Amino acid sequence: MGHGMASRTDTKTRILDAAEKLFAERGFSETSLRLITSKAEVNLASVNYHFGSKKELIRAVLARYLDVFMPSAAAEIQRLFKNPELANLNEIFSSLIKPLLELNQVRHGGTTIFLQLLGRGYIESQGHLRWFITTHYGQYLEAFVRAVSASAPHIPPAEMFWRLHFTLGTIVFTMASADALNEIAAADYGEHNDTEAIIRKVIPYMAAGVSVPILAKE
Amino acid sequence: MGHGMASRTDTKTRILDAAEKLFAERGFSETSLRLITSKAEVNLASVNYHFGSKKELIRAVLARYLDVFMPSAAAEIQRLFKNPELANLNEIFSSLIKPLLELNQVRHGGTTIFLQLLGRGYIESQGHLRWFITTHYGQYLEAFVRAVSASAPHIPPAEMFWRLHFTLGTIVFTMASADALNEIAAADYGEHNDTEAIIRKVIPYMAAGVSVPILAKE
DNA sequence: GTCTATATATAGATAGAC
DNA sequence: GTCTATCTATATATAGAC
Repeated sequence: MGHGMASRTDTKTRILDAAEKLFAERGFSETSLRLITSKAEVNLASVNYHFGSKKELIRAVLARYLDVFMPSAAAEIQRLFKNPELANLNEIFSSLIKPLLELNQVRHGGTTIFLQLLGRGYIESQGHLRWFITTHYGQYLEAFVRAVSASAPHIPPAEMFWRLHFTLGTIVFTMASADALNEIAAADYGEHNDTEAIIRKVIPYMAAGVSVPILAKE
Repeated sequence: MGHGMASRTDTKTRILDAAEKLFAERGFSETSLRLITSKAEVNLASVNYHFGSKKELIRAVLARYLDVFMPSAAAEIQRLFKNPELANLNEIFSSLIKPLLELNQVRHGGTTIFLQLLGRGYIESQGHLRWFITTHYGQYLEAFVRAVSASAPHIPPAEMFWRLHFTLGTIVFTMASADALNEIAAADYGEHNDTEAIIRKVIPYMAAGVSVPILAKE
């Protein structure tokens, strides 16, 4: 940006890198600016200089992932629907695997961090992150909902609304607990799953749940 | 308790009643003792006198529900398996509806509060509530896992471990977001769902996901 | 058991020198 | 842009009178 030094990462980037890791692990309110700046090895005041407030830092952290993931996911969905035969739900959900795993190339552990941040954002913040996501990325979300609805036409829109939030809860909670669950699975069953393996386990579960026929009233 | 007055609820109970509501709505760390004691109309210092610390208050709030719910749920499961024919997954999950809704008789809105607290407990606290629950109520959890496994014998134990945690995530995230989701559903679809309606929506989703056959590797 | 007053810690944010 | 020092608010927790 006009200076000749590149021996150390940008302060702004250092803050984002440290913040996203801590936010994903501990949650937003449990992570202080002091902890972030000490991990990032930058001055406390620099957060306010670069981002204005903690709230805006949180949004910046999320935006850095959403700006990569959303267009990539939308492209995959679109590519899937170029094909004349209707995609099934497993295929639609599976088409998100590539965009999700690409986040691991953007940053180490990016996939897990992103999904954890998403979960924290929906649960922890009293609506302001939900608002931020739906207003800034609403077009992508709508396209995804349309694709899912088209491949499960027997589910009415209101029911689909609930089921898609069920899937959000499923994936987000799973990733938030992934480390703990992996430890237990290794100890009890000798299994060693990476993020991709867990995602591939959860997709059939979600696809089956979303498309299950609605029961007649008893 | 040796005094003749009963014109007003026990201070300890007033604290628990106010705390559980605020914890469920806002989360643990977003709820200060000052807010709790002012809603409960008791003195700030009384929390420490009666519970020792905020952390112990949180456990007391959860225990008051778990002590009612867990034995009741276990009895329902046992009753279901007295019947010779094998129960299906929908029946097993549905057998939890009665114990859950009974919590509404214990306290107004008890079912929602309990499920929200459970969700907050698993997501927000860094493992110490998870530990509290599994060590104090582990026998009930194991009985439930055995019942589910028996009715889905085509799912190996390691896979069932993952799927039951998927269901935990599904229900827990849904309830933690229930108020926000209900608002959206009301605005967008004119739906007004109470807690029971949401529970009845989520059960087929979870049952389908848990029992879906494992796909052959592609 | 309940109160006031306060100790103690930590949070986010900012002013102003460099 | 980065630093030190500090403001202001709020948190949990406790000491000690009643």
